[in-house]
Amino acid sequence: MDQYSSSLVDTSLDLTIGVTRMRVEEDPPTSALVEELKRVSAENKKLSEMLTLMYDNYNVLRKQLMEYVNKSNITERDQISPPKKRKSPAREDAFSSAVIGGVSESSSTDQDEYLCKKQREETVVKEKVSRVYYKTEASDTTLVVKDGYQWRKYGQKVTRDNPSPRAYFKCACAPSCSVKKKVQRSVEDQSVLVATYEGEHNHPMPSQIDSNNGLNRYISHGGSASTPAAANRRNSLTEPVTTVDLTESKKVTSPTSRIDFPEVHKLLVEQMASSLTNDPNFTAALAAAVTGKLYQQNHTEK
DNA sequence: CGCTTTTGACCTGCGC
DNA sequence: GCGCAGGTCAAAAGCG
Repeated sequence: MDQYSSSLVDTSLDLTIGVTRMRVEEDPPTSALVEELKRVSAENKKLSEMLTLMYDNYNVLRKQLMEYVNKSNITERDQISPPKKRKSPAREDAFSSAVIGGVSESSSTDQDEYLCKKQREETVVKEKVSRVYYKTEASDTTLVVKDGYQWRKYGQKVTRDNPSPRAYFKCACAPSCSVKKKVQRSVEDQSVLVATYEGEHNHPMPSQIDSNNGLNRYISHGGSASTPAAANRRNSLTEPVTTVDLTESKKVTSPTSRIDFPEVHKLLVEQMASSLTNDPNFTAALAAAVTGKLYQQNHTEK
């Protein structure tokens, strides 16, 4: 596949050679030693296959991420927002219009006052809007999403385009936090909850343990697809939505507890560490996580 | 008893 | 200006 896959092969070869060299330098091998060698070789081969499999999955996910980033960059510049029945454009596309800097979009002097007002609103509203899909049990009728934050429900409404009620939540972790969340079941798949987050939390997550608690999670940003399947379908047309199904990783059976050779373990860790650190997206995510952790520690110490 | 959830009323913005 | 639909408020109900 690429450099990583080839290096994995090298890993297994190096280990085999190391063992063989031991065999040559020592006294005539006993049958136990030969058996040990066979066992180690077999295990080494097995580990190599596991590593290759893991890396294939990693590359698939990486490729999906790169495609998503590329599409987001393109659509943020070029996307013409589809006609929506309601809402002003400033609010409707606050995220992307903030990137564009909507001032130059209109040159009408008659509307200067109106536009200035809109722009002021825009800077206040300039909130990050993200959409997260949560796979739940079909029998689960609640609109509760365990995302690690505490939410206070302040309203529920049945909307026109979806028979399922939409629940409105405000962040209850901090009084100053104005993040809102809308949760509604997907029209096409009732087992999928669509959570729309508006704004960004100005406080650390109160519970990182409960996040992703037993839920299969789909992630997308800035789009308006209603289900992962619909997102993928629409994605090919107009919408910049990419879904990531993290349940796919469950197919990889790589119990690290079974890796009992320190060299292999070390090499595995080094391989994964180097490949991950070479990925700028991972580096950014790691930096964000570390920053958040430090921030949390500082607050608990006070 | 206090907190959370529910739910009908009200507000606001947009299209006609 | 009116009607519609989404969003918010706040009193009532529910719950531990």
